[in-house]
Amino acid sequence: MFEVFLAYINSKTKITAEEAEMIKAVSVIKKLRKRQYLLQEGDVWRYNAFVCKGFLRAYHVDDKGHEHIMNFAPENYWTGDRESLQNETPSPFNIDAIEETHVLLINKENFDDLCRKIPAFNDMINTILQRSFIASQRRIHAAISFSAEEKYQHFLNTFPNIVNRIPQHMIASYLGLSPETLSRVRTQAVKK
Amino acid sequence: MFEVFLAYINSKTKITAEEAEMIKAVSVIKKLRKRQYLLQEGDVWRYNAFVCKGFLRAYHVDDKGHEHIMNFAPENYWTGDRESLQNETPSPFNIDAIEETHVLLINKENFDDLCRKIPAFNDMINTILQRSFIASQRRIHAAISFSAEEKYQHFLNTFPNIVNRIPQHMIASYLGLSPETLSRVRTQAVKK
DNA sequence: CGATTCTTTGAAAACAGTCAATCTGTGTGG
DNA sequence: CCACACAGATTGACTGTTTTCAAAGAATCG
Repeated sequence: MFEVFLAYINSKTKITAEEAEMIKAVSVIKKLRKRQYLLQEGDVWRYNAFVCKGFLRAYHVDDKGHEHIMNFAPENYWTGDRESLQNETPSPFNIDAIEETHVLLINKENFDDLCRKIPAFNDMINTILQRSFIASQRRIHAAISFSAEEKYQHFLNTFPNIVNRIPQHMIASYLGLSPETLSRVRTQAVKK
Repeated sequence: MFEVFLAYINSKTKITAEEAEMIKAVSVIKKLRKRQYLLQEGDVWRYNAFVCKGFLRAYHVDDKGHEHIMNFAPENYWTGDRESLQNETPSPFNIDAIEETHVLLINKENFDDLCRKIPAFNDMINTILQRSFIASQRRIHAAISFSAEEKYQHFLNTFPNIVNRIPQHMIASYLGLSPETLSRVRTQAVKK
């Protein structure tokens, strides 16, 4: 499974075989069955996590027991809770597997070490952070500007490739809609 | 006005007098009157902008003419459109002054140069990016999870110091609510 | 003071959420 | 292999929230 991560890195930047070994030395593969947790609310998140295979979701459960999905993470995506990692505070989020999943974990100390010792790796991580930020800006825009139907259309355009791997009620949760509303939005859209 | 920026940098990291000079050499101060634009929709955004004094807002105007505020930027905040800056694409956003404002601008080439030549500056910028990302995650959470009233309360908690400098209809726009709804939410909250 | 911007209020309509029931497909254990 | 359980999707009726439109009050600024 490390090869998937290596291929990802090579698609973004160039590192030496030696550097690849350094990364491999601190990488841990964790396998998750469907519905298994990677992070549970209340725990401190201590890793950087790269999804090699499968599908994860990060979400919060509110007082009423409703789930609100913060992120989806299929292969070649990162997941975790940056705030908990940074401040070493208990996370309000859960992360679990939608499909059987293989994640690559690197703990904080080792990860920061890699960033310090491998400039190309550091640059790659910063570029990813930059991109993530831009993506989150787009999502904010959608969340405050769009109607239910527009949100769904925007989601389809943004993630055309993974839509069929996600149960609809989770898409609804990601968009801040009830599952029933999303269902109705879809049937109305078909009529047009 | 450069001193404000220098004080900001010194509060985050340590740089030499020489490095401070390098930064000063590429900094341009721009003064904006109330309602004056810093960026207009359709233009490419080419700077990093630090607010020394005053108050800016970044927003999008949709087909119906409704404004949706992406960000507020008072003193010691950054503003701009990262996506436009990164990809050199026309920005869908406008940025204008809510109050008379002094912004410090550094164009992309010079800024990247500073990041390369001054490691402490580069680290500072990455830390800020990290923080911005965390803040945007929180905002996404609020946008998809909260009711109108909760959104307003959350806003008050997050920005207690600047609330009274922003017209209410702009807060509504930032939260994805109509001005009328926010007005009603407020009067109801007073009753409790 | 007059003009403009901002906020509030009211009534109606549109929109989205809730609850409950039904329908569908999938997979598991007997 | 079938029956059953279970997760997911849909539908209907209802409730509640939010928007829209229009108008009237504040507040601010030149």
